[in-house]
Amino acid sequence: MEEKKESLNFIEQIIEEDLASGKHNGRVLTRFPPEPNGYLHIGHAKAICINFETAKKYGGTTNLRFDDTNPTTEDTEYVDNIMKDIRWLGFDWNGEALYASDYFGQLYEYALDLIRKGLAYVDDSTPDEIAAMKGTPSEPGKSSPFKSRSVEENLDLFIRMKNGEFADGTRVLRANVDMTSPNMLMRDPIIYRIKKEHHHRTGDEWCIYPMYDFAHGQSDSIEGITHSLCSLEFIHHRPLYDWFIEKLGIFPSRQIEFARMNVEYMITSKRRLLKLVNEGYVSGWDDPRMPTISGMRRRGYPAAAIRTFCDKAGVARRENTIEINLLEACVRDEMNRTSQRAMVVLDPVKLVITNYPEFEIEYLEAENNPEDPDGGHRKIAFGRELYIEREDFMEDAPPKYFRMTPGADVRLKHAYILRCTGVDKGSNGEINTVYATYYSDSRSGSDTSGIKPKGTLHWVSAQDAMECEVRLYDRLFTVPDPVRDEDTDFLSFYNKESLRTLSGARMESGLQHCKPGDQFQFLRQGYFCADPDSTPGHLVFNRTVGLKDSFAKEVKS
RNA sequence: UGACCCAUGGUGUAAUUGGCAACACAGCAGAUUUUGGUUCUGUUAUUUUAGGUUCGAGUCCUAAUGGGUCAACCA
Repeated sequence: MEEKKESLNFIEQIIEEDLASGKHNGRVLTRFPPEPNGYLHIGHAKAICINFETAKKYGGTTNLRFDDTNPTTEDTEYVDNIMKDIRWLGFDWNGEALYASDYFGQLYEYALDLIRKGLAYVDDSTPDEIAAMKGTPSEPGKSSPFKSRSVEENLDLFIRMKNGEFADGTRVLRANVDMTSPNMLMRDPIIYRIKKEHHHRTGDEWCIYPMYDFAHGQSDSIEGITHSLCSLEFIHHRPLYDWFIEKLGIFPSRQIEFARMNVEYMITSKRRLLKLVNEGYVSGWDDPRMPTISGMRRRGYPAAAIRTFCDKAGVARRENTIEINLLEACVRDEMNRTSQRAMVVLDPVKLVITNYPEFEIEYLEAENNPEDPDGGHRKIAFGRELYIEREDFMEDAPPKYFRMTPGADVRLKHAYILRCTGVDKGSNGEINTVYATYYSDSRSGSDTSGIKPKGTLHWVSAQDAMECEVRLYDRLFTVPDPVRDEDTDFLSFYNKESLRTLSGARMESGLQHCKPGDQFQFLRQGYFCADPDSTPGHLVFNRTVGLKDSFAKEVKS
């Protein structure tokens, strides 16, 4: 094998340097730390891939840790969905899922330690006062009058905070760092607050809860996380992250920040996604148009395609917006290899083959997947009356139209070559029936006709085919970046045609036994998957993504 | 009027760490094709600017410009 010069992303470079220097004895442990207060989306998928795949590459593992330090917003309901989504994406964490709340006791001890070292104090100021004393990014803050309390008084007050002697919001514990720091986060950040609320795991055991900065890094440290990979927005937290580790003298996890991934036509703001759901722009968090993992799953995006997409998007530290067509290319590439072919006519028009025996039915052999030699074959019914796609007939066709048009030859996939002989139109000009004759010696597999038509159409037997519902999904927004302008409501870019429902589609009858989640390529149409809304008598298919269509492109120009 | 991060084809990411700027997707042109799909071939297009160090700079230094981030008892 040729020696391949594999290029490393900057995180891998750091890890390889650590490996080379013998840091942590070559151990690599990462973590994925979701807050259980919402659904995972494409941005999380990226973070999941980076954390799990990076660790795996270096023989390490990844912890799943729920960052559940705010009882007001968090709930067990989200925990289960998050675990389901991560597993579906194809990743498995180290042992049981972990929780920051498991460390509340230890975190409390750390706080006591800081107080004893004179590095934390109880502040009785109101939230407004604390905010006012914080200063601004360009002006230094001012010290709280409570900053100089004695260790004994701080200890006493903090223990009483913990014992529930004070009302919510009346006191906080702050780290004693530097009110003049240009980094706002170093200006004596609040590390504990009083919240007499029920926690989804610890119940009513605690009435004080640590803030993110006093929970995340310490949790990393407790678990022995070697590389704590997070997005760029936490970069200003790193000095604090390191400060706590140093002052507490605990295991030195290292925080490394990467740029989060943005994708055209997708938004990831929890607030905005919630608005789409609550105001009925989509059917729910798993609407196939949503950028949530559950939405993409229902849409039919294969997990492997999402993983490939995240890999191909790369990892760096600059702002980025990935083109949606990269995602679609990954989805097509995966589904082309894996999905069974089927013939479904989305917008049917009747076709009668006038020289074909009236009551005859032939069963023709069709390959299930030309990309898969072991994919096998199936039989499909053929007869005198068929349905073809309405847009596959044109009475007055331009020269490069290779489909059904009077006087022209065209191949029916897996079947015969036809010559279009005429058309029957209603009074309004609508096409009712297309007429053709067939060449009996042109049957697929035993074609001796010598005719080479330019076009091949998909079709279904009028007698054998069954009705189904097809949902055509398109981008949720009319512009690639609907949130670029703060002054314009992103909903003004909502794509009203992002869902088109077709109720009269006709599918080859073999499809009737498919189960929700089954994926197909509908010949010449695109990739589809059976939706959970399907019932035995009424199948519903979602269009995952269309086929590349160079004809449509040509027509447009 | 502060601090921090970032700047390479249309998009994204590389460049063996100072030595001929490449890969993927997109685009364009062609070949193949019983899916206007797939596959294959070819092709267009790239280092923000100005200085400096150096035999040599995408890479190092300085500045400018542009973009991003930071003032929740959220994470």
